[in-house]
Amino acid sequence: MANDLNLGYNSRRIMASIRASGPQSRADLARSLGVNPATVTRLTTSMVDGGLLTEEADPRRQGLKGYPAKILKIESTGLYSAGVYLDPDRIRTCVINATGEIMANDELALPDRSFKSVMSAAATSVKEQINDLGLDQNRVAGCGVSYPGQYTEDSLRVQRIQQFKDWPNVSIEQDLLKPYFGMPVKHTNDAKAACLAELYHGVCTDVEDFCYIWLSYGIGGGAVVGGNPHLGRVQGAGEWGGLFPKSNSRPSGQDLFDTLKEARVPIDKLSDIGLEHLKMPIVHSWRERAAKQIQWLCLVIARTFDPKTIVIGGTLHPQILDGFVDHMVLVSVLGEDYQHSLPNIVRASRDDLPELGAAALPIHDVTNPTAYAGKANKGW
Amino acid sequence: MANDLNLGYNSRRIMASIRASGPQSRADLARSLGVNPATVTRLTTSMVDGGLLTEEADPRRQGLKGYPAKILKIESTGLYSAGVYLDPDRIRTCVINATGEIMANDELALPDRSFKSVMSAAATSVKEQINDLGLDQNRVAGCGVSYPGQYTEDSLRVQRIQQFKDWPNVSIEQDLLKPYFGMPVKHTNDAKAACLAELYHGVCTDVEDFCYIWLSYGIGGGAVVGGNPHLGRVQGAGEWGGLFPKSNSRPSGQDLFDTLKEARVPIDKLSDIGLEHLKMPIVHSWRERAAKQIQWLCLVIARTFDPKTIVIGGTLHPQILDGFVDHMVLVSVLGEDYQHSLPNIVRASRDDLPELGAAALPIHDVTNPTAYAGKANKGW
DNA sequence: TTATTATCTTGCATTATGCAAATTAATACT
DNA sequence: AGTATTAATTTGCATAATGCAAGATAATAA
Repeated sequence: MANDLNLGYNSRRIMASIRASGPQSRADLARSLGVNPATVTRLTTSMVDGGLLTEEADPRRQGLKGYPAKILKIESTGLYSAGVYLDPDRIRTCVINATGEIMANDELALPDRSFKSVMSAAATSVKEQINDLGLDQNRVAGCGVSYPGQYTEDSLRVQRIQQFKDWPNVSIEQDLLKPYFGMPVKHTNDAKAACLAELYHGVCTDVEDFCYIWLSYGIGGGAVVGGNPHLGRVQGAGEWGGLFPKSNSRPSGQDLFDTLKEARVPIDKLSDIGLEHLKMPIVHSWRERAAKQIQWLCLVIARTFDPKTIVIGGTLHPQILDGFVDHMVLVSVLGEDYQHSLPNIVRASRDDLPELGAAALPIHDVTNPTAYAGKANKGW
Repeated sequence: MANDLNLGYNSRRIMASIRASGPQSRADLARSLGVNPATVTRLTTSMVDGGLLTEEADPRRQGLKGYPAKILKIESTGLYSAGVYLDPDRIRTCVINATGEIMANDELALPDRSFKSVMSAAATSVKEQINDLGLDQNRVAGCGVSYPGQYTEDSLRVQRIQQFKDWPNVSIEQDLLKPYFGMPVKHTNDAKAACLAELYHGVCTDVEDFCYIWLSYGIGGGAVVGGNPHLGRVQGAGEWGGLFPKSNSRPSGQDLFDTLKEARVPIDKLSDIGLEHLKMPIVHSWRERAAKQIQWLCLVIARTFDPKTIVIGGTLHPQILDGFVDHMVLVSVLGEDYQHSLPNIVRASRDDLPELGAAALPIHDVTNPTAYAGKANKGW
């Protein structure tokens, strides 16, 4: 249960700095974090001994004077985490290592829709993988669970997702999940999990402030402020979908699906959409219209969060998502009064695997400085 | 220059807790901050000795068993700060104490529009007030400067404000202001200053996440995330004005002003609008339309930041601002897909005095935990 | 071979904190 | 009135994280 692993504030800052800026020498860390080199030495030797970091020669410092720096990088085997994604009609699980590589994964059919069955199945799968990999349970930070869905206001329960229909007492405030998994469990929706995956293992590892636009059947998303997921009052931050009333056409997968259905195109689910559909005029015009809506959303995001980067991802066909990004780069202006250059608008590093983001949740908890619950000194 | 005042992390947490939750006993502080009572004792005696806090009997604990708690409150004379507001055609300055009371203020005509003249005049006024009040310079946290305007992207200079036209080299990254004031200087625009004033001395002292809608000639605003102003990539966070293209009608003072002008109502500036104008049909319909636009903006804010509170303030006529809040309470729904109760939508505590918010900037710097630059320990 | 340089490490002092016991000042009970 | 109970606060002592300064190390430069 990773109980041994209790990183102090500055150790977490070291982890975050290496994750964000890449492998660094102790001297670099001391300079960038503003702490004494001696402190970095002590903390990092601890972390190297603990298996969280490894040391290697610095290739960049060839031919320079002075003691050759040894650079520190994150040791992939130092920490593991499990992730569960409750897809609308199956369960996907995985185990990742500290560098975000997927060590094992699995896909299960839903046994039935009860909380108990779903969680038991997921937990069994996860425990099996941990066992098969022969992992020390102490190295497993925990398990993250993600699902498509938003939150109700009343005691912040999950709403609008099939599996959760009969979960009337699953308040996110209580911890009903831990008993199933026997390790710390965190959960969030698919969009916010995907967002976290980009922060930890994707295109935003070095970005303090970014927003994620998640396009699946619905429209979701998330925001990272100061290196931390910003959730909001009712976990509704970054739920951009609400900006496109459902009664109108909107840039969502469901909307595209409905459009195709109306044109009598024989598809059953979003993933049925293939290259042959993308060429159809009806899809073409849908994409053009949706791209303009995404452009407008980017303007809204720029005017509210003013992030450094906006990431576009989801389970829509990759070429459609690519097209949205291309459109943004092409228009090169967000709106008539927007005087700045565009924020960095990029494609997500991966569109599937919300379980990867789920797995990042426990790692965030044990390695992120802002998640540190301890105390501080110095400064009088 | 308040160089002595270097509060540690937990001392800052104590300041923040008292500011947010009001006067508290040491035991309460220990419980809510999760630190040992002994630690609170030591830190607070230090702070009481240093004049930052005072102790008094707790009236609420009458009749209860046990050692009677002494409650700690912020000592108004413990800390001072200066604020400057560069109104489009005058300079307003003030000195506030630790509880946000205005100890002195002044209003100057602009000598001329050069950077040097404006800053010299402002600094002289501020220094004079500090002198006249007989304040110990060590108790003055610094000086904050605010102004109506946004930022350019190129090296983050100030744009779109008369006084700044000839300030081509005033990058906010450099510190060109300190020499004039002889103390730490911070600056920001009027909207974000007003936002900070609400956090420190207004209606959001106990709100971690809120957004501010500032309605003056233009539309500005700000966002506080986790008790900290969120600025964004180009200081553009919360610049809602960009969501209402200037070519269309928009809920800004300039728009109302133009509307009245077009109807040949003889006014020269925003503050000329009085009760007699509010009754006019043309103003009535403007208000109705603008209220709907504000409602939409609140939906956008709810879907992006999902804050606990949205504050509406500015230099528009108070009754117009009141009307916007009333409208929101009345409609009791933000948009068709918004399933939650409204965030708390409230009027700003004061609409004038962006110099008050400016003055809060240096106080934030020396008392806020998140602004603490020191190191941390504990936790292995 | 020696000087220079930058990184890293070690010994020692300092500081912030936690823990546990002691102190204090109130009410409750007999 | 006197004792017990209670909760806040304080004090003594141990511990943990850090900074500082001096030293060790391993490279290049002269």
